[in-house]
Amino acid sequence: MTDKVRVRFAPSPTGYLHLGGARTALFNWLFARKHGGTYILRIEDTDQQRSSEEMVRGILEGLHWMGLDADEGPFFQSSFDREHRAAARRLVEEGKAYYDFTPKQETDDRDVQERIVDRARAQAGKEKNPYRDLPLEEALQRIEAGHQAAIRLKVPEEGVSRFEDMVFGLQERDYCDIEDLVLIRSDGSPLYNLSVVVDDINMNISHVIRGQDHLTNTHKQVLIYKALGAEVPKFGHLPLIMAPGREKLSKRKHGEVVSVTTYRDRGFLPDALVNFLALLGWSPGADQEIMSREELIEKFSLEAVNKSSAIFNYHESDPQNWTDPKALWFNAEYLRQMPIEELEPLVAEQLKQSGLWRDEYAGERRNWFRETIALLRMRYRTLTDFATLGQPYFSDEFEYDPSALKKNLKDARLKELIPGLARRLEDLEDFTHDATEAALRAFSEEQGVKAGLLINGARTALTGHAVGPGIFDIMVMLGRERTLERLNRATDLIGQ
RNA sequence: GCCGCUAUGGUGUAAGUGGUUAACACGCCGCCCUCUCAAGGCGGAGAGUACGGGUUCGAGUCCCGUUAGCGGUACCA
Repeated sequence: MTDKVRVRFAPSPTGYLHLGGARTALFNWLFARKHGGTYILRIEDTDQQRSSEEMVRGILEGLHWMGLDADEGPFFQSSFDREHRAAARRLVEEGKAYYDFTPKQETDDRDVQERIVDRARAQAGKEKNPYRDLPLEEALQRIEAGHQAAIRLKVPEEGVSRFEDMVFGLQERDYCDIEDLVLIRSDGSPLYNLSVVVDDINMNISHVIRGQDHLTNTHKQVLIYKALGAEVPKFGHLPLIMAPGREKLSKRKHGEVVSVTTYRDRGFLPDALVNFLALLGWSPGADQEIMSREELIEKFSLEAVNKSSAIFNYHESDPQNWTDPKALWFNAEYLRQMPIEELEPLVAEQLKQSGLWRDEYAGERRNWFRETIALLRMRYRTLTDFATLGQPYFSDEFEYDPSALKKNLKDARLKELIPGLARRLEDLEDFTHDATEAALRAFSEEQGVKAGLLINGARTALTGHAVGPGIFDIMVMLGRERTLERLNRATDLIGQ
């Protein structure tokens, strides 16, 4: 018995780490940090059929990327198999559980839900299990004789189960609504409810923070704790995260948009995702939304977690908003506000991945590299934008956006004006923001055209885009040589 | 079917123990800035708090019912 906070995140490796799991991990982590406790990772791999090592790796990777590495673990539930069986055996010996010789029901191919409903209807009269009161000696004889039996917990026949949930408050459930649950299958393998409880006891878990999908089954687990004579931990259940339309957010149906690794691969900053996730189902109660980890830790409390499920609002049909717009906003905000020195290596990594990196960006052109990042980040939302939208700034090879050409380089006058502008720029003494601006404006005045015609034309000629940073910033950034080269190169594109 | 949980604008959330025209953020629209796009500034539309009953001088806030969604109900986790 300790006062020390010990929490755990216990994913089952039957799929990748999804946003719901990530948030559960995050809340456990925040709670542990807040109370100076320990955050443990336990992989619940008892379903050997559906679990895979690859999934374990994915989960570990995702958690690491989010900065949620465990203080202890990862432990693997399957390695505690002996403890689980021993616990069940003890309960049988103490008369708190019993052998059930009822033959295992054939698993038919009907939908699980259907089967459950049918079974419930059939049991409406609910006689109690005939083996519940079979004397232990007799049961053991049968086992000896080679009969197979599952082990079920004896649930009290009357009364109500109660526990105080830190999020949902007082929970009550009649014992008569809980059937004697199976602890050990007739093949000897332990079942989930038993395994978690035994593990949580052995790991000295003080607070169980997990998804709301476990809320009603918690009564069963409390029963197991008590039967085992262990102290019951505190529980805090988290509202579920739903897909638009209030349907369950599932890996199967919603695909990669719910996978944490997708966010890493598509250029999210871990802190931004963490900040977004923290506010899904929790609020510090004030207006502040952008919060560092330290602030999150300081302000976090389970009691402030709300009870209704949150909708993760992504739009499948809109590639611009492939995930929740607010998540993208958070990311853009972090991109803009973070210290440039921290952003620099991340952008470098992006460029390396897409073959745009040059060693000089870390050497003689380091200042240039930083300034360029500073210029671009104001209008980007993800790290990957630096390698896609940013290509013209880091490489001489880039594509001209057809609609940009049409919009900014269709005026035939530009055929003369752009090369003319190039000549003016060539003659400049200093190739600075102000000097290039003065030159361009003087030139446009002389030619009797609006500066905007030259400016927008130049932007498309220089970057292939219709939108982007201020034109004189672009020129200075590219430098005189490349500016002239690109302006001249673009003349062929004018007209059409 | 049975048991349980939840219900504030499109989305995420606020609104200590019931007390003024329900607040903030994202998104959307408009204006300003301006060479475009962002960023920034300003403004706007959008909920009368799922619905119906109560209790109360007064309810988003308490009670009951209904509905909907979700969860559980399995020798799944």
